[in-house]
Amino acid sequence: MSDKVTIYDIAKTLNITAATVSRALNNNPKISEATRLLVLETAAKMNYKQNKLAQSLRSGKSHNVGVIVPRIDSNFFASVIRGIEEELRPVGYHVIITQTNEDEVRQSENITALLNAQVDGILMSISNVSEANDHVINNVVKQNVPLIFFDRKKEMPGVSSVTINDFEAGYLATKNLIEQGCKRIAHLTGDLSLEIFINRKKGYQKALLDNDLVFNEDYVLQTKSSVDAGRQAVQRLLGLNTPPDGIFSSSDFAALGAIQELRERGIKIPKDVCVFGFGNEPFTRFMELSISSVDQSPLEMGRMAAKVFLEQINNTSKVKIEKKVVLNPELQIRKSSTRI
Amino acid sequence: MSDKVTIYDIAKTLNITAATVSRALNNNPKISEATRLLVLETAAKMNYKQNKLAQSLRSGKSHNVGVIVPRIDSNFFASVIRGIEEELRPVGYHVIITQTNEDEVRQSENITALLNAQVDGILMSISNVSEANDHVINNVVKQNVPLIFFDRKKEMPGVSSVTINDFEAGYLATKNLIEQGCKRIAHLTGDLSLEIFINRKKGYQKALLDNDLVFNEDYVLQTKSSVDAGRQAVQRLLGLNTPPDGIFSSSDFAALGAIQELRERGIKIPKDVCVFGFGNEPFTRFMELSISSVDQSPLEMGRMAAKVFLEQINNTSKVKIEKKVVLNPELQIRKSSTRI
DNA sequence: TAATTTAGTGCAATCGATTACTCTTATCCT
DNA sequence: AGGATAAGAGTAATCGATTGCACTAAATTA
Repeated sequence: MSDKVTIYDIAKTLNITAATVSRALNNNPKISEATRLLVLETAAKMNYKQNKLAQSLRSGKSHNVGVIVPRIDSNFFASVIRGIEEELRPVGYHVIITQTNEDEVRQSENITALLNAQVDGILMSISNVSEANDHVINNVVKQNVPLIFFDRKKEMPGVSSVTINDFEAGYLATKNLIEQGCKRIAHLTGDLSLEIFINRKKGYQKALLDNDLVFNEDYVLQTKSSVDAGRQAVQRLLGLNTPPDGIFSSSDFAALGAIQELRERGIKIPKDVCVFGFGNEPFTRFMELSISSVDQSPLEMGRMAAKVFLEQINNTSKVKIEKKVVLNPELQIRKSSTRI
Repeated sequence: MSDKVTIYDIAKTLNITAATVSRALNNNPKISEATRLLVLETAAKMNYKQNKLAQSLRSGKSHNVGVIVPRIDSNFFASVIRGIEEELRPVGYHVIITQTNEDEVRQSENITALLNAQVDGILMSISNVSEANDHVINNVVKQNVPLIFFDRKKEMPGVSSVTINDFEAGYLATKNLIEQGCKRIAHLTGDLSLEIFINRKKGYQKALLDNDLVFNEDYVLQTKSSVDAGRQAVQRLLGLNTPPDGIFSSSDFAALGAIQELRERGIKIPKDVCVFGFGNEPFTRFMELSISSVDQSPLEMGRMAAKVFLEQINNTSKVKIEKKVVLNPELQIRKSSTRI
């Protein structure tokens, strides 16, 4: 009695065919009301559960989407996923999550595995841009599986994306530091093969330019998104002849490390050095010396990505939709960059 | 050329049958080496992708597991999920995540949807214990779908679980406060229909008892896991005739709120009041006044839950495994509870 | 009343992969 | 050389749900 009940079992019980049962369960108008009710009742009585796998095989739709992120245990990605799940669950989609750990091999494997699993779409934040990956990603497009990038994207024909305006974010954060009187602003950047970091840096540079500040290559350090990396970056910056008086970090964790290192050396924040982070991690708000940061509205980003996916799915025309949604970053200006 | 290639297509190309192709792809020894290689080569050339749905339908194994959590955008749950994914990906399982938002209706819906999707197992942290839910959860067991609780469990026959020793955690945290000289220790608890909160509270009580401190009902406040709730709790505690000199909170967020409220009122931490949190959220470590907290090793918990699931799956004997894994909590003693 | 429509079901193929069973050949042994 | 065995491949059923087409009987129309 525990073993799976199928429409055939119901059919046998009622002495009708599975076709009729299927139609009844799907409210097909060709079925008499009496039969329909009888089937529904019997199905409930027998504890019938629809086998989605069979349905998926037949329809070619798995009602699953794959999500690929570098890692899920980061506030940003977890929030994006939350947004995706909340948007897709009500319309009957399940969310499969996979992590790459920034490893391009795992990224390829994940994509392939998701395609094999017949997901109806892939939402991903790219980890790595390499030839091998390009090939696999192109496979997705070739197989007509909707692909949506969020946050970390890659310019590709036929692929939609949801990002924030990283250029603007970099520009505004830097401008904020300038307005606080910073003249020598350093920038902790990330993996420059990724558009987000390129754009944040460009915004930073443009803000300097617009305010007649010189751009100094020595002030730009490639830094991992970790507290330690932030500390090390500051160590290097303090070794320069003219150390910076402002830091725009493209990672909150690096910003935190920077702050810790600066304070340990007796440098006052924001008096001597102002710091601006990126990502609006929860701790930036919680610190006694709260850290200014750029909010990327991850929840909204996830929701948007899901919506774009649904649009693609429901797009009946032959013309492929290629939508580029750009969300506005929001500055959270806090103590670490507020001198007045 | 973009459309799905099946084994029938390969078969037609090579003028053999699909059965042979299938055997060749599965390294069935009954196939000649020559044919095998030919098939493999052709499959690669035609960009063949195995349709897991079809395979799943036939085998009755979806190679998907469902994970149900209250919400994914919490460091704890995200880390658990990370652990689950890392353990299951290498063995070919996909992880479907769903959230309940602590809503019992959504919880039931999610369970049902996952069962319909034919998941091979469900790993969940229970949100709510009610009659309706009991019924649905029992369904899982009845259908012989391995069910593993993590963190928030419910005692049920035939169901495995991975938790930390919450009693011990509550005991040790409270003991730490006592050792720091606290005599009047308050406890911010959670939803007392959940075992975790009951056990933490019991540990707290036992520690008081063992150290000849009186248990005062007024010192126990049911508090949501949020900064605001923590603040409110402190407001109420300070209204008592003899306010506490120590707080053991079963939530880091509430602990943070408590600290903020106390400090705003000029109460010194840890001098006047010591505070101990629960969960080891990242910010507890990052604060200048770092917050003592109980670490639940979420990554390990996720890994363990996944391992227990795999054991169940691979258990060929008819005897059901019912495994209760209890991890040891680890105190992270920090400034908020260190007077010396 | 005869012809035609319609409501309600059944039949059987399909989605793609797997596998127990059957059937050819080729090889082996005495 | 004749029969036994094995190697390699084909046939067809199966997993569960869906759906175009066919069919029957009742209802409608002329």
